[in-house]
Amino acid sequence: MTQDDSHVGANFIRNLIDADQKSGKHDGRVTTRFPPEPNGYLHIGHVKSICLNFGVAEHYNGSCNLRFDDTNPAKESEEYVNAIKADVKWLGFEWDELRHASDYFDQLHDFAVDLIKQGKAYVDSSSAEEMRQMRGTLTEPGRESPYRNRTVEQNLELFAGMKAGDFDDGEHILRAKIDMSSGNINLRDPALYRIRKISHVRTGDKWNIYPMYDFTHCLSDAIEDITHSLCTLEFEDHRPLYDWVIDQLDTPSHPQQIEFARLHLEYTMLSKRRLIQLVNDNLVDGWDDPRMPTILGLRRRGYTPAALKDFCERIGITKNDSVIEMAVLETCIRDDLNTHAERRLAVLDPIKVVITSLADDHAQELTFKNHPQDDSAGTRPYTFTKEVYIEREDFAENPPPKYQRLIPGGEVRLRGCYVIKCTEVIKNSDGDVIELHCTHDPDTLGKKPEGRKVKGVVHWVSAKTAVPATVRLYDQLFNTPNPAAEASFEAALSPNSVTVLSNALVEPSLAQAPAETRFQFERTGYFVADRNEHSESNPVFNRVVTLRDVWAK
RNA sequence: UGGGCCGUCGCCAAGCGGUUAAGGCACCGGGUUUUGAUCCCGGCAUUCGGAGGUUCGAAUCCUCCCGGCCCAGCCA
Repeated sequence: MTQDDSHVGANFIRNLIDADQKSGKHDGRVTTRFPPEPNGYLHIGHVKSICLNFGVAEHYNGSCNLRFDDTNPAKESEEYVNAIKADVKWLGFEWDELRHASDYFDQLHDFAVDLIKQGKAYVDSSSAEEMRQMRGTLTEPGRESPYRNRTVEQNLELFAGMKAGDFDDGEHILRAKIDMSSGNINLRDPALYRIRKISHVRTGDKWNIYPMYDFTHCLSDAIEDITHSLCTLEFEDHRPLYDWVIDQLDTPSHPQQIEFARLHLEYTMLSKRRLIQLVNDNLVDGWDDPRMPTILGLRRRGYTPAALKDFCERIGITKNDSVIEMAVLETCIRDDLNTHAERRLAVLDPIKVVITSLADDHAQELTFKNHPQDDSAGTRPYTFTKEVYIEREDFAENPPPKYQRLIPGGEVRLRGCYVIKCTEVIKNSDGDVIELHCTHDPDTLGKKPEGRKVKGVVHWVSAKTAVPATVRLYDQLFNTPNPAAEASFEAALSPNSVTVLSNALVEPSLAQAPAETRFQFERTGYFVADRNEHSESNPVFNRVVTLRDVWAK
């Protein structure tokens, strides 16, 4: 491919920036920021925003800051700050500068005083309830507060009192003086500063007042010289306010706010509130539960940064309120792991097979390729012995139509080994199959059998060398494409979102693998050694995703 | 019924007045294969929410209509 690939990853925002570049706006500089509020863990919706912001900066050789929007000390904590930093790093992005909205509290305060002096902000002493009453409705204009025409001096004095801690929470509030009859409710004298007598993670007890988002975000962007402030669609209505604030004040720059659609993914839930509920109500095992759509959960599930970035690339950036099918995400991780994960053999639900044609002490060293298409992945030794285990579902006494596996009297190939024939089915007193007796065809190692076709291939482990392991199979957390639309989201929880197999048998190299190593267990799916629980003495694997399975359909 | 935004294949998404309306996912064939995987090859919108209009020419411009999303926190 020698062609121009500047169009890949193109979207309406990039088109817009291209136009800016052409017109020389910002002198061609591009600076973005990813601005999470540290009040929860990041999820795949944030990944979209992270990839966009860092991706755009990278594309134009610009920079991207990580900025914590920490203006509400009641909800924020250091725990979240650290988790967010770790998540962004894990995704492979490096921020240009690490900032906090709280870094600007002094400047923000001065800007507020400036606004008051200009007669464009006033202290309102109405209660929250009164303010709500006077705000009007979607179809009726609001009414002006009786405090709206306080003098500059009164406002300055009151605001200073708020700052000094002379008043209690809710007694006064600083509001912008814009237009109580605006069709855009955000312009009906929005709150700028509220009294909150609680300490802040970073500024401690210095402040008794904290700035609101609408006042903070635009000014923080301006202070950091952000060129393109990318945010989600629900802030479209706030853009006139974003511009208003900056227009009234003497700021270093006037960034452009551009909105794009949030991510919606089928069979999951990306609302922070709901996610917190899942954790708090113990409906999942914490923020890093492999079923969670959090970055931590996806990571523990076995997703890779590359797959998540590929996903963001594939879904695009638009203003369409779209819903992505899970298949897209799954395809991304399969693609990545198909090319990068080594193959291994693991029997999840074992049934014993005795090769009666072999000597009791038979131990034959075979060599298996670690990757069928990539020789650089090397090989590993594999031992064939008289007793092996195969998957219980790879044997059927009464096979369904087109079944290609082992049946009584039938033949199947042991992966990388010989073709075996089932000669006897051993059952217990309940009639359950507990063991199979087979003979092997010594002429089929690395060769097709003569005079007949054996289509089935099954994976196996040697009874002598296999290691017991715990394997967890995951499925969608919810049983409906749009759980958020359900009356009770607990009712939408799938009862079978996790299956723990504690009798699995895996090849020895798997137990020795470091945590977070990903493999393809041939024929069963992609798995990852659990980040928290896996060890050589207690191997634990999570299924990332199944293999594509045409037959299952 | 106020304000803002969105509607191109089952799901995403290019397209920006002249293209046979990209591409991906999904799906449906067929080939290779010691993973029912991978890989390969082929199929998959005479039509762009609808109706009018402008134009030699419209998914792209205009008008009206229909459908969907967001906004009434001293949250972000």
